[in-house]
Amino acid sequence: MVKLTTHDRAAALAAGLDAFWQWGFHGTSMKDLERATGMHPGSIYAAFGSKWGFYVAALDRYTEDVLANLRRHASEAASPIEGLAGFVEAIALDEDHSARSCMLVKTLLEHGEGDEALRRSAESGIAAIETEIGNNLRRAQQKGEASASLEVEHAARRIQLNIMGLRSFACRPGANESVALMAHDIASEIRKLKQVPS
Amino acid sequence: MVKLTTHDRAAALAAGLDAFWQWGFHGTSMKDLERATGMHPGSIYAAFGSKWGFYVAALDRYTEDVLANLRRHASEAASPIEGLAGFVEAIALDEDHSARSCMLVKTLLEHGEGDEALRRSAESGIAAIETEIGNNLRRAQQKGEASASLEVEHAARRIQLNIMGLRSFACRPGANESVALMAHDIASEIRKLKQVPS
DNA sequence: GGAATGCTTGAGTGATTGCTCAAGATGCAA
DNA sequence: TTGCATCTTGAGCAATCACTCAAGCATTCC
Repeated sequence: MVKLTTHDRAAALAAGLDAFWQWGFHGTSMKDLERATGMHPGSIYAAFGSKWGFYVAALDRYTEDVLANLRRHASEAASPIEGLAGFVEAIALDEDHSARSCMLVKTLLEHGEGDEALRRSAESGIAAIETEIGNNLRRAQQKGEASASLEVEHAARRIQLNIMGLRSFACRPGANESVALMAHDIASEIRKLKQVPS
Repeated sequence: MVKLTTHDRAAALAAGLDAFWQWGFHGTSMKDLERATGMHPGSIYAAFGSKWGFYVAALDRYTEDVLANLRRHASEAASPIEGLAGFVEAIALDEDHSARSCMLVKTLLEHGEGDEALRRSAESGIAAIETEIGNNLRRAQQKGEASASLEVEHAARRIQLNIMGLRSFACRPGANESVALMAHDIASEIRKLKQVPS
C-alpha cells in the first residue's frame, strides 16, 4: 500500500466520502470514485487496498469530522450543555449537508445484516460520539450546570438517538422547515438538563 | 404484467420484502430474489415489471403492515395515547425485526440523492404513518385524554422522529438492552401528553 | 383427440462490476 | 547520459449484473 502525500490522501478521502455519502457503498461504483477523486483505479487500489478499504477509511474520516465539530461547539459555547444544544441546532443550518443522514447510521442500515466488520466499524464511531456527548454532560455536572444525579450514559444515548432521528428525518424530501423546528425541540430538551438553581 | 393469485403475490412480496429489508436495493441481486421467492426470473418480471417495481411493491406492503400494526395497537389499547405508547414499546419486543431499521428510512437513506421516484414513494409512506399518529392524537383530544391545545402535527412529527431514531439505534450491534430502555423512555414521553386531570 | 392459448422456464444477452498488471513515464544518483 | 527504482496509467480481466425470449409445458376449449 502506497503512501500518498498527506494532502493528496486527505483530498481523496474527502472526495470519496462525499461520493459514498451520496450513493452508499453498493450504489457507488469504482468508476464513480475515479470521477470523484480524479484518481486512476490503480492509484486508488495502491492507496486504499480495495473499494471496501476506501469506504472504511472514508467512514473513519467522517467520524473524526463529527467529533471535531462536536468539540468545536463545546469549546466555543457558553457552557457544556449550550455546546450540545448548539451542535444539534447547527445540523439544521448546515446547508451543504442538512439533507444528508448520519453517515454512520447510513452504513449501519445499508449493511444491517451482512458485513460484520463494517458494522463494527460504524458502531465504534457511534460509540465514540456517544462518549464525547457523555464527556460534555459530565463537564456540565462538574460545573454544576447539570444535576449530579443525571444518568450520564443514559442521557447521552438518548441525545444521540434524537440526533440519529433528526438526521434521518432531514432526508425526507422538502423537510427543511420542519427539520429546523425539530432541531429546536431537541435542543430545548437538552437545555432542560440544566439544573434549576436552588 | 401477469396477475398472480392473491396468495402467490402476497407470499412473493413478503419474501421479497424480507430480502430487500436485509440487504437493501443495491445489495439484493435478482439471484437473491429468485432464491428468496422461489420464483424464476421470468416470473418475477412478469409479476412486477422490474427489480425496481418489485422494490416499490414491497415497500408499499411494508407501509401497509406498519399502518395495520399501528391501528391494531390503537384499537386494543385502553386509550389512544396508550395505543401509541404501546406501539413504541412493542418495537423493542419484536424479536424478528427488533434489530432492523424502518424500511422507509432505509430507502430514504440508500437513495438519498438519486432515485427521486423512490424517495417520493418512501416519503408518502412516512407521511401516511405520521397522519395515522396524528389521528390518534386527535382522538385523544376528543376524549379529553390530551390537551386541546396540543399541536397535533408537530407532536406527531416529533413522535415519528423518535421512532426513526429508535429503529436506527436498534441496528447497533448488541444494542438490545438499551433499545428496550430507550423505547420505554420514548413511551413515557408520549404518556406525558396526557392531560393532567384538572 | 387436437388445436389454441397462455404460463413457466432458465440458458443466454450485453452491460457493468471490482480489480489487475504489464508497459510507459518519471525521478534520482552517478 | 545512463541505469536503476519507483510511480502512474488505463486497457482489459473474469465475474456478476439486470433482464429477455424462444421453447416447453399445462390447461381449456370444441
